Amino acid sequence: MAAREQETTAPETGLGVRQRATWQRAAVSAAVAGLQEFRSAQQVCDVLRAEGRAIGMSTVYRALQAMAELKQVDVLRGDDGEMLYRRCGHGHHHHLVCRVCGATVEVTGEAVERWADRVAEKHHYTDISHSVEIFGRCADCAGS
Amino acid sequence: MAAREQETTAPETGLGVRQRATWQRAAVSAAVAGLQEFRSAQQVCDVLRAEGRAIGMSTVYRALQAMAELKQVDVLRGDDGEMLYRRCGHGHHHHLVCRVCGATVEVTGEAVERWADRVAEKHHYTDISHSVEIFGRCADCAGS
DNA sequence: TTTGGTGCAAAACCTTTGCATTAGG
DNA sequence: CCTAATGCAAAGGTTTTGCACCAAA
Repeated sequence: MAAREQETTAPETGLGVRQRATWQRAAVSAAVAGLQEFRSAQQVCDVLRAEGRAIGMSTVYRALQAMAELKQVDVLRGDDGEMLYRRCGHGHHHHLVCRVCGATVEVTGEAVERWADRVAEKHHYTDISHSVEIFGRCADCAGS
Repeated sequence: MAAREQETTAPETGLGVRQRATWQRAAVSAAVAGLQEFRSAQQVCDVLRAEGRAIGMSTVYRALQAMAELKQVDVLRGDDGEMLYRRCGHGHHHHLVCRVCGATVEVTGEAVERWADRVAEKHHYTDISHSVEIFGRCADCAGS
């Protein structure tokens, strides 16, 4: 929760200057890059292990955390409270998630951002963040 | 997650027909009724115990769960994933929550509702619901 | 009496951390 | 070499569950 002491990040590589490149980080990064849906750390770990890459849970968690801090992945809290990760689009956005199959559309909403800021300001709240997710049933899952 | 086999609810009392009235449920209900902020099950439990009512955590959890199902309380997931409860306001609304002290303001946002509907429609998602919460630091907690 | 409720402790989960070991630079 | 990164296991925290006992109806 506390702000990192020093953000020594090299934007081009996405790696912190003092960070080392390991195959584990690359593997997690690759796994996430291919994601179309939000997946848990556990699932990411399972996928990698299924591919034969023996990797520890803690490493996966640490890698995902790092990527989240570098804004390379989106983090979402599922209904059951577990953290879900997905490759990140550019800029600030929200999600339209199919509650049946998990298919996700990234959406932006100027209007919402402004509304949130306005509401917060009106009530003298500072240091604002907001979570906006829309859940529904996508066209493919309409019939189920 | 599965739908209840039979919703045998008596609206006037808010108690299911086959549910028994215990002082524990009443206590939890009373505690929540007085809440202005979102509180965790743990906190609700602490309050009751401080009042001298020795009550078990599981009972508090079960009572809150039941109340949530009957829509007598709002349930929210904090940033850290823990469940937070608060008495329920009337009608559809969202929350502006202080992440330090939990002080909550209920807010409505026509703009957001319409935006969500529009976005969903555009991507052919149906059966829409959305979760919109704004977190920040309230005026009283601004300095911490 | 019947049967849902309670409460304890244990289990189930998810996530983080401590620490010895490995390996990137 | 130096030290960040790894991986295991253990700790932490929240929520759920099994089960014997209690009490509302």
